[in-house]
Amino acid sequence: MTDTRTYHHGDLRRALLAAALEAVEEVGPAALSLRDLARRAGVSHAAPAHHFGDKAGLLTALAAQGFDLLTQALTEADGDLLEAGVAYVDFAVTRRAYFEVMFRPELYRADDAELIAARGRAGAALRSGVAARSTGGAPADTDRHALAAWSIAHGFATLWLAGALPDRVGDDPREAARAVLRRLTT
Amino acid sequence: MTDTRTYHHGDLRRALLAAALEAVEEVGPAALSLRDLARRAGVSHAAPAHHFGDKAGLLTALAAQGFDLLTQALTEADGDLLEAGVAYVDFAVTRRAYFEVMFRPELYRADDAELIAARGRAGAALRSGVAARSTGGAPADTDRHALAAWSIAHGFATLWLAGALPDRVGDDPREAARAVLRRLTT
DNA sequence: GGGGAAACTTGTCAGTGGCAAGATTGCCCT
DNA sequence: AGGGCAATCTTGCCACTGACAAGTTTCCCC
Repeated sequence: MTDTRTYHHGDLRRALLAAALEAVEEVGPAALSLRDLARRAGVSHAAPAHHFGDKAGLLTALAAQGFDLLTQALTEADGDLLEAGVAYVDFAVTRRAYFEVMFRPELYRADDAELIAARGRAGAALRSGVAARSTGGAPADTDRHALAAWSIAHGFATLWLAGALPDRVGDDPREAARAVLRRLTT
Repeated sequence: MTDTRTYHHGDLRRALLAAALEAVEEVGPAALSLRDLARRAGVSHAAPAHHFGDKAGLLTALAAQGFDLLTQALTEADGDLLEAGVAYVDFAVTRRAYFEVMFRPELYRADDAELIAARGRAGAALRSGVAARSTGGAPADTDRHALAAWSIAHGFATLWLAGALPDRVGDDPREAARAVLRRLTT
């Protein structure tokens, strides 16, 4: 990478997060090993603790970053509820490592301020997508509709990642998601 | 329990599965420790290996048992799609340990024959609930509807378990699920 | 350039999964 | 009845992990 042999590495925090992303995709978030990350980054086994405290700290940072990336993906599909749902599923599949950590709060510090803020932003982006579409109706109705939309997108994404869906849904998550999500939005 | 001091314990396999259920509810499926289960059952640390081979083997047995229990819960609500969805969410919440293992295939042997059979039975129960309701339409349409129903129920259950839902949904999962699922079924 | 703080290393400890080898017990067969 | 066999369970071990403590190197700012 930057290849500069600064012997403080210079960019360890970022390197560890990048290594963590790879590792999570390979073995899942639970089997992640700090020592393995250290090896991947070429530092000693105790180096990660300096930047993240412990494993939960590292996953907290990863989850927060993930929520911000999700916010970005959702806002890009703004105005179209169906496309927002597709974007949600697409995010889960293409950035699987982030997604798998984000919704496993027992692995990180769910009370971390930065994480809560990032999660809040993602929630707002999600709700704004629904509100933009539901022209009329009581706010409580919009809420329930948002919950239903979130549930169906999240459920489809989760089942897809778990490999629980039958083969006949195909191998294009976006297309398959669209067919399912249409059931709710129309 | 049976209290008989048979010095082959007599019922270790069942005792270990019961201990595993408790442990999973306390610390989650990933943090489960075979040695801890052995301690809970009052046997040596290597005893579990004899019945399940390794950790994945134990979780495979647990997942298979879980799919059968889910099948049972779904068939009890047969004929009513909405109630089947509510039963699905209820199962996830009240038998959380089973549910959390079942949909984390990286933790067990997804190619185990008994497990595949049990999962197949659950899938059939799920689809029959949808087929019973959709009076007309092409089979592919029924399939897609089943997928949508499964997704919304699974998504709601997963979000509930992850503690990701806002407080305002209340603390009764059945009632909250009904309000959300109605969005799809009507 | 000197001093202090941050970044990183080395060393250690308890806990875990898995394997191998041995001990104990139930069970079947003659 | 009892001999032997297989299943069950134990003890002992090794490699690995997360976390902590103490030491070393490097950077940065005055």
